Amino acid sequence: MDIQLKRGLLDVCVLTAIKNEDSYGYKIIKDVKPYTELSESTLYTILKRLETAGMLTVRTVEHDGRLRKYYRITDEGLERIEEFKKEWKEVMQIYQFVTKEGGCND
Amino acid sequence: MDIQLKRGLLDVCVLTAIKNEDSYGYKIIKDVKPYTELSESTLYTILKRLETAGMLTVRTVEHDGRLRKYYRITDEGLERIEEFKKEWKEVMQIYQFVTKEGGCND
DNA sequence: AAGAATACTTCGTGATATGATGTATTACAC
DNA sequence: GTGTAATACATCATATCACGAAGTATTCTT
Repeated sequence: MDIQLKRGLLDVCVLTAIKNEDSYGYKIIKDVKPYTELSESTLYTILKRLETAGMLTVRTVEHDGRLRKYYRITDEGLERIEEFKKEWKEVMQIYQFVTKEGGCND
Repeated sequence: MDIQLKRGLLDVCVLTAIKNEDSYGYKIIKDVKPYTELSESTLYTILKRLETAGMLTVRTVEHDGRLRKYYRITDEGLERIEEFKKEWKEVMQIYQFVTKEGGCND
């Protein structure tokens, strides 16, 4: 998919992936894969950004001798998803502008 | 609207505004305004980019002593709009992932 | 023993929306 | 007739962000 089109989608996508159950990097990538490709470098950048923004919290857990960082969504994170849904109406209006026949001369 | 969400929408928005009738900067801004805010600096950046990409052509016309640059869409530009429509299916899948209840544990 | 899978990190790069600022003309209100 | 808004386009610096590349380290599979 076009990179620009993904922007604004990825953040909420990641938040959705941890919404109902705490999750960690590798699992998030796999959960999101059916919907959109998400590289590790991209994901960890996003996770860091969301953490800084207070939309999720992190805790480190040892699992089979390996460290895993589990991410949990916060109230701000849930709110972010709701904001996204509200903004989607505007997005759909743009989409309809683009897809309707006639363009601007009507 | 969230800036990130607009990315990937603006280019096709501008192309749509000139799709059925050649147009110029100021008019494009007014035509697109009902759907999304678009500043001059942003628009002229986009127009330059689309021109470089061969998606539109420019011609300068004198109008009341002032110069106007009229933009006309090319076949590549029309194709760009079609590509956008195709990609929209993926966007909607992401949207449904975000809005469906249940998150990842199902 | 070797390679794939798991798991996270860091760095540099390119694309891009936007505010600020500038230039220049025309239309209009007072 | 003067000032202000509207028309019209241009440029620059900045901040945000997705991504590939490369790295570290462990476990599982064959």
